[in-house]
Amino acid sequence: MTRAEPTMGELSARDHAFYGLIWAGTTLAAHVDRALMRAHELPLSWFEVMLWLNGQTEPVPASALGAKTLLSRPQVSRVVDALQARGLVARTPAPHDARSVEIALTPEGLAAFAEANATRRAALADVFDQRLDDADIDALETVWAKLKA
Amino acid sequence: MTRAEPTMGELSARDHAFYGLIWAGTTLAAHVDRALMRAHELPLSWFEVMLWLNGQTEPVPASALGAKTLLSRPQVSRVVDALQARGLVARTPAPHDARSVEIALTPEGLAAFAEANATRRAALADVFDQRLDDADIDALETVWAKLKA
DNA sequence: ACGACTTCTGTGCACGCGCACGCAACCCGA
DNA sequence: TCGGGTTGCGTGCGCGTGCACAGAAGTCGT
Repeated sequence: MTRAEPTMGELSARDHAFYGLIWAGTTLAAHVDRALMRAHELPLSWFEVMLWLNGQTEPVPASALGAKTLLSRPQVSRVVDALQARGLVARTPAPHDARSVEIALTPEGLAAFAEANATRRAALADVFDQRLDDADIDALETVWAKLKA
Repeated sequence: MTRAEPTMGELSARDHAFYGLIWAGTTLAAHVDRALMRAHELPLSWFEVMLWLNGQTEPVPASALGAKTLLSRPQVSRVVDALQARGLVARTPAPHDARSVEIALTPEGLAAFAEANATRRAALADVFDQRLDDADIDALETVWAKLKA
């Protein structure tokens, strides 16, 4: 029973947008992470690695995941360790570079990702579909594209 | 020198929006956090507490911060410890409830917040102003408002 | 007035994560 | 060929954070 209801002081529209982005991002991440954990004992960080591995036809060097993912390169190493321990990904030495390691989803990993992705879509639908229309989705995509540059 | 450039597999617009939100949120948070750390040795989590305290005229119970903030209640306790150690906030027992604690910015805390908020705005301008127009800002605000409900 | 249930706060514990570092392997100029 | 610089990967370490819990204090029914 909170007595006083704090509200942010007078802030500009840009300030609201900044805080809203961080709030929405972390809240969504937590929501999806819990859903994945409950359904498959699968942290969101593991899922993200599998997500990037999914679209690929050829194996991917670990450095590429470190660059594209939100995770740091060391963390990629540990996540791959865990996924490998569960047989979801395979580490293979790179053909012409003995220090590099190529990573690819195993068939089991591909199946696990398909299931996990389904639960992610479901968890996302709970929050997105009922509240955001196509215009909002488009706006989000364009904002993301502009920020990436 | 990454050889293979991984790209996400074919995903729907909603999937892109989901990933984009999380990416933008964490990236922005990291950017601002670094700026605050460099300039004032002030983590973003501390700043957020001060942000909520700023607009308030009356002291705020700790539970209210735990509810409104992205931090958990235990973490609020620790952050307030740190801020109190620097003399930026003051803990005072609540008038008619001995278990509750009311928190308020000290004059030093108010000044520190003003400076920190300025550097935040500057760090944000580096990323926002040059890339996003007013329509994008408005879109972000409406999306945030819809998701909060 | 007294006991059981709720509410508010702060702490032990474990986990995820990034930074700094070490090591192995490649590259390139002498 | 060989030595210095660079790149890629994995590990020790410390920090921030959330969960589960304990303790104090308020509330309400009897």
